[in-house]
Amino acid sequence: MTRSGGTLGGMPGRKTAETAGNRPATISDVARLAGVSVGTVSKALNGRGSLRAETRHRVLSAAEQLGFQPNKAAVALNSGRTYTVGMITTDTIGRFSIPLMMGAEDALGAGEMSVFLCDARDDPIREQYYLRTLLSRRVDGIIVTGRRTQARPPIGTGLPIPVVYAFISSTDKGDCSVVPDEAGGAAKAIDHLLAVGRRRIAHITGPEHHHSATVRAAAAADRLAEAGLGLAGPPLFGEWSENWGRQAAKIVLSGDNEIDAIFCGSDQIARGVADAVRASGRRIPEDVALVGFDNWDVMALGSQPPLTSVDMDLEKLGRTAAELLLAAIGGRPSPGRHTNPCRLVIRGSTAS
Amino acid sequence: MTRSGGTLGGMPGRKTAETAGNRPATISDVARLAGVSVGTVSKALNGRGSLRAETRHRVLSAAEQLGFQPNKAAVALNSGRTYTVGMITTDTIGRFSIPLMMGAEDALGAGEMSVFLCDARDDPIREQYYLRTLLSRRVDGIIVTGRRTQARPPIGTGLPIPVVYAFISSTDKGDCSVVPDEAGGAAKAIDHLLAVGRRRIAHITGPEHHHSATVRAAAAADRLAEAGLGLAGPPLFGEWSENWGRQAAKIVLSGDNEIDAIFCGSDQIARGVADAVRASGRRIPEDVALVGFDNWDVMALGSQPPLTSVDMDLEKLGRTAAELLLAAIGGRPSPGRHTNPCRLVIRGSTAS
DNA sequence: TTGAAAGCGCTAACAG
DNA sequence: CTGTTAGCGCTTTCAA
Repeated sequence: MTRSGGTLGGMPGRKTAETAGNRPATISDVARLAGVSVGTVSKALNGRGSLRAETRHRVLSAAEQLGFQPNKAAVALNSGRTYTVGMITTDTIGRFSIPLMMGAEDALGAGEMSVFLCDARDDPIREQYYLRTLLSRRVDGIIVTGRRTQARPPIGTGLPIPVVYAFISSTDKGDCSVVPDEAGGAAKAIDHLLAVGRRRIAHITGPEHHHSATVRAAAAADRLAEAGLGLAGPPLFGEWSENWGRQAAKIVLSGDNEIDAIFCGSDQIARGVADAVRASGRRIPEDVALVGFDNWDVMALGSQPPLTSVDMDLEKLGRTAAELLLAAIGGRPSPGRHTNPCRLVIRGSTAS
Repeated sequence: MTRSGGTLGGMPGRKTAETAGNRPATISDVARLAGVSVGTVSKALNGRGSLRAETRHRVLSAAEQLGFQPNKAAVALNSGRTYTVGMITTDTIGRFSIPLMMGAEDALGAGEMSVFLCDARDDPIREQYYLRTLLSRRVDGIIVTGRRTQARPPIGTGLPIPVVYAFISSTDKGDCSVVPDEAGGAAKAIDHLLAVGRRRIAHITGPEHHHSATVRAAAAADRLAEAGLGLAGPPLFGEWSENWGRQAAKIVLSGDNEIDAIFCGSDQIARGVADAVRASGRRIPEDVALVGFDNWDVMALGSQPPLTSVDMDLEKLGRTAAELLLAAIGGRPSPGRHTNPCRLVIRGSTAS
């Protein structure tokens, strides 16, 4: 017992050497135990300066013995760096945010960065509240994500730290955004359907006011036009639901022109379409080939047959965003819009 | 220009008064501008001590003008409190962790707490790495979540800060855990099926080695026994997939005893079951009533008809965990296992 | 009512 | 090679 225990409450329990359940060891505890000064401890622990091997070793084992963990708040205070970033999901954490966050968290964790999670729930007030909090905590940078790809106003202007937008993008062209190449993904879907011999391709998708729906629909039509063809009928805009997929499929199938493929704006829609197609007595993919979008495993694999789908590679996108943020924090910003390619994952709904 | 700008790089852009894009304002900047001492600023900003109204006002407007945000690292350093908690998802962030995290984040945000996100991905090494990081950052407490309800070894012993387990629980009875009452949920499902007149009830669920599967199966059997009945055949253990649901349903339907209801261990399984039941020419719920578990919107609502399902109220569970953690941080710990009731959500698969 | 000064835990100069 | 000292930004006595 070299230290007086203080009066912080005496919970017994298992302890790591001197570090009882109460106060975490500080650098001067280590110094005292090793019989050196705090400066020496700092050098030993950070490998700075030049010390006798014996001293260094003595310090290290003292630190070990006390279970010493440097207080990051103190480090932050005089380095000006917190090794912390904020991640704001502007709309609720959901199916799209998760892989993004996981990718980002992964890349940042490797860079010794900790991540503050902020769920703004589509509320601009909450968003600004979180922004202030993060600035107050002096995070080194911020990642902004959302569930829609549509550009949004910047979360702040003239901020003292870099910001990277992931999946969503900023309306300010100078801001750094990482977005999926949805148009390219739609083109890949069409190319694939053409490659497996389909010519009468319909498109069923989400609401017309939804950015992704219009982008994907336009890209599909363009790609077909480049091939000297056109969509079999105008795109059917509706909801992002299985139910709409079922309804829309009925409409498409009852049309006079016999279609041989349907490209859907989402896997949920595609799944509804699949059910309706099968109910109509047609076979997938023999009579009607089907391509979805999102490659949402539970939908794509639960479907019968499993769905060919466009994967936006959200985890990679999150990782990229994190890397760009780290670079920007390091003084190497990459302003502007960065596009990530989509992958086409081929499964039973198009493979004959 | 009362301050020399420093040499931190002269990005122009919009600024908040003096606070150019570079160094955030400190308390002494405010003091200088207001013509008072830093101590006075501190008091004015925190409403401590007694100041002349005029002085207080002058300080406040100076702070406002500079866009001053107190540096939390400095506050943490001499208060010993960081107003920060860590949230460790032991297995990958997924369908179960999200509502938990959202609930917790919500409750904590209201308490002015920021949340560190740590995804340990089922890797004990990563888990310990994150634990050390969090301790080094001097978080005030930790929430541990996971995708399984089974008890797990404590994440650490003799930790200097409180830990609350959410959804999963700790094998140490003294640790604070918040778990859903899965058995109670299963009982509610059975009660409901009995109430709508079903007597020959089968059970299809996930792997036998999965804690939730066995708990729910046992509770269902118990409840039926209490009603003087039994399950129509032994529980069918398999996978948590639609595919297994389809297979198992075929087995159940081909049996000699005509069943009139199936209680499923998950909505995914229930959905597969629904497809197979309909394919067999039977009607839901007229011939066979169906209850799922999890109330996973996309599965329960995508099913035809929509599924009656047991909801574990994960968001509430996360919120409760956060509240218990806040209490523990405040010196009012609630050791032991806390159980949260499940709700039964009735939909078309049982409502005739 | 206000100011001066000490100190939270750590790092980085500068002496010795 | 090691110790001393001055801060980082803020709060909190204690004097004035």
